[in-house]
This record gives sequence, C-alpha cells and structure tokens, in this order.
Amino acid sequence: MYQVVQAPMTHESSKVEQRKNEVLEPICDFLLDRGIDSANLRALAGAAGTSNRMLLYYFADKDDLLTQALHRLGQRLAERLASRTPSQPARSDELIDRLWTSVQEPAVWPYMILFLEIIARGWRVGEPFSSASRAITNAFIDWVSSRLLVEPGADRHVAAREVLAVLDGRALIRIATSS
Amino acid sequence: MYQVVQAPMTHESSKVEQRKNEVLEPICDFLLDRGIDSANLRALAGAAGTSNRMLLYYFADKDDLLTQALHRLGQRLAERLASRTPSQPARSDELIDRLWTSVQEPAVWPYMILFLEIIARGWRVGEPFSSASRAITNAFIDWVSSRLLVEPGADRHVAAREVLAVLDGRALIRIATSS
DNA sequence: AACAGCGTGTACCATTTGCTACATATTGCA
DNA sequence: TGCAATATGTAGCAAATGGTACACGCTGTT
Repeated sequence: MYQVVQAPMTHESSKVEQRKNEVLEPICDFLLDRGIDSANLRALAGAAGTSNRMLLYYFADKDDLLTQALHRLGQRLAERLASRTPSQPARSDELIDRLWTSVQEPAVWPYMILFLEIIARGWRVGEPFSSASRAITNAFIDWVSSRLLVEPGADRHVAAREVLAVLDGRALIRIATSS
Repeated sequence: MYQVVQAPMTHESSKVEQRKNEVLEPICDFLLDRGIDSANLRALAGAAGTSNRMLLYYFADKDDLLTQALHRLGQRLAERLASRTPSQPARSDELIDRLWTSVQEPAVWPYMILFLEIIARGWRVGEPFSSASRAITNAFIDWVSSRLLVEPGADRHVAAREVLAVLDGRALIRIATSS
C-alpha cells in the first residue's frame, strides 16, 4: 500500500522539532546550574549530549537557541512556582515571610541567580534577555499576586510588586554577602 | 642583545604608581557605563587613553586590574553616598521612600546595574567579584544605617539590611521591566 | 660619554568561540 | 533497489581576547 505518512518536509521537519525539544531541557538545566557566561555552544552541546554542529542545525544561531531556552525557563519557573507553596492567601507582611522560605528552596534559588544575570544582560544588550527578564518577573509577580490578600480598593498588582521587591532584595543581599 | 624587560621592580616605581592611579579613574567610568562584559583590555585601554600593552605593564594581569578598579568603585560609591542626601534620620518606612529617590539619581543608578553584574559574577566565579559584592553591599548598608531611626532594642544592622532589601528589590524589578 | 634599566610601540601568539564547508551516513519513498 | 532529502560527523575558519617577545628611545647616574 502506498500512503503518505509524512507531511512534506519544508525546513522544520518533525525530527528537528523533536530534537529541539529534547535538547532544550538539559540546556535549561545547564543554564540554571552554570549561568549564561558559561553557555558557549560546545558546553551546551555537551550538556545536551550532542555537538555544537547539531545545535546550529536545530537552531538558527546561538541567539535563537538562547531565546527558546530562556522562554522555556520562564515557563518552567511559572509551573514550578504554581505547583509549590499551596498556602492560604495572606497579607503582605505575612506573605513575605512565608514566600521567603519558598524562594530559598533549592528548586527556586537557581532561578534567582540566573535571574540576576539575565536582568543585567538585558539592560546591557537587550534581547533576548530583556524579554526573558520581563517574563520571569511577571511569573514571580503572578505567583505573589495569587496569594496576596489586599485591602479593598488597593492595587493588587502594585502590592504584589512591592512584596516581590522585598523577596528579590533579600535574595540579592544574601547572594552578595554569602558568596 | 636586548634583555627582556621585566615588570617594575620590588617596590613599584613612582611613575607606574602614578599612571595606575590616572588610568583607574576612566576605567571605573567605563565599567559603570558599559559593564563588565564589555571590559576587555583593549576597550579599557581605549577608555583610559592607553594601550592594552601598557595596562598589562601597570597591572599584573586583567584580574589584578579589575580587582583594583572594583575596589576603587567601592570607595567611590561610599563617598558619593556619604556626600549625598544629607537628610534627617527617619524610620524605615519613610527612609525607604526618601532613599528610593536618591537611588534613582543618575549618579547612583549605574552602580545599581553594575552591582547586579558583580553580584552575579561573584556567585559564579568568586574573586575578585565576591569581595566587591560585599564591599558595595556594606557601603549601601552603612549609608542606610547612618540615616535609620530604630526602636530601642532593635538591631540597627538587621533593620538597615531590610531597608536596603526593599531598595535593591525595587531597583531590580525596575531594571527588569524597563529595559 | 657610557651604560643600566625604565617606559612604550609593534607585532605577534595561543585559546576560545560562533559559525560554516564539505563529506558521509541514514531514511523515506517510488 | 535506488534516488532524493534529511541528519550528523570532521575539520576548519575568522574574529576576539588575554598575554608575550622584541625592539628601541629616554633618563638618571657614574
């Protein structure tokens, strides 16, 4: 029998799409573990069990690769935060103390470090880091916001931002003084 | 035959010491303006009106140069903060709002950005960035502390840290969402 | 004047790094 | 089977970058 099983392969063949997905996960892990400064193509390829040659086959260039990795990291953070700390809503002061312990968890802490790098780079060089900065910040703000009990008439978003500021600031100072 | 010229002798000749001083100022300016990622020897030399060859004549290596530049930046920040905002002492809440406007000043803001880069790098690669992180953090804490009115029996240092956390956190979020 | 050593320019080297050229293996399909 | 398209390896290039080798003028001391 003759059957067309596969759609015509233009440039995004399914194999490539699949490999991109498989490869992005360990790359995200690498970024969290080693930071953006260490993220050269050969190191990333090593972490993903492939070669720099293949990374540039799957992705247009390094920028494209980083863009997609950072985007995925934003998603991962959002999921990780959503699944964690199923606590009751609370007002700012108490929420800060409660979320502060969550922020320090081993699963979240690497995001704080990587976050710093991405923000700084975003300020200096722009994309794709500035977009990632905003995405990650918004993930955090949503996380805070969903658990924040605000006074009637108060701006929930502004309040969440201020709570996040305290958490981020504590993290920043802790990182600065403990390394 | 020509002998290989060695680095300046045991006790640094005065010329080299003088040039080091002259050269460090524009280098600090460069770091504030362009960040550490852009700080390669040729760019730094360009900013200082000399050559990479001479920078490595004045300083042992790039690490030595950065160490001294970061140290000087810590001093500059401390002086700049001390000479600014000669306001009355205040309690945390009011002090935060008052110092927040100071932090946003054009003379201080670049330090916040560079601060981020240095902290992130300090976490990843250690010296000389981790020392600089601590120095700059302490400069900020002292700055806050000297203007902070605490309740009797409260820990002034802890309170100042928390105030700084809010300022740093606000700065972080602002940088993340405005770039 | 002569000479030792400092100060500086020119040119280079070795490594890293993003990326590419070319060849080859593999696979889907007629 | 055999051909075209896809997938992957090998090897390299060109640019950037930290650092070095060597040449040579200058200055103070003797």
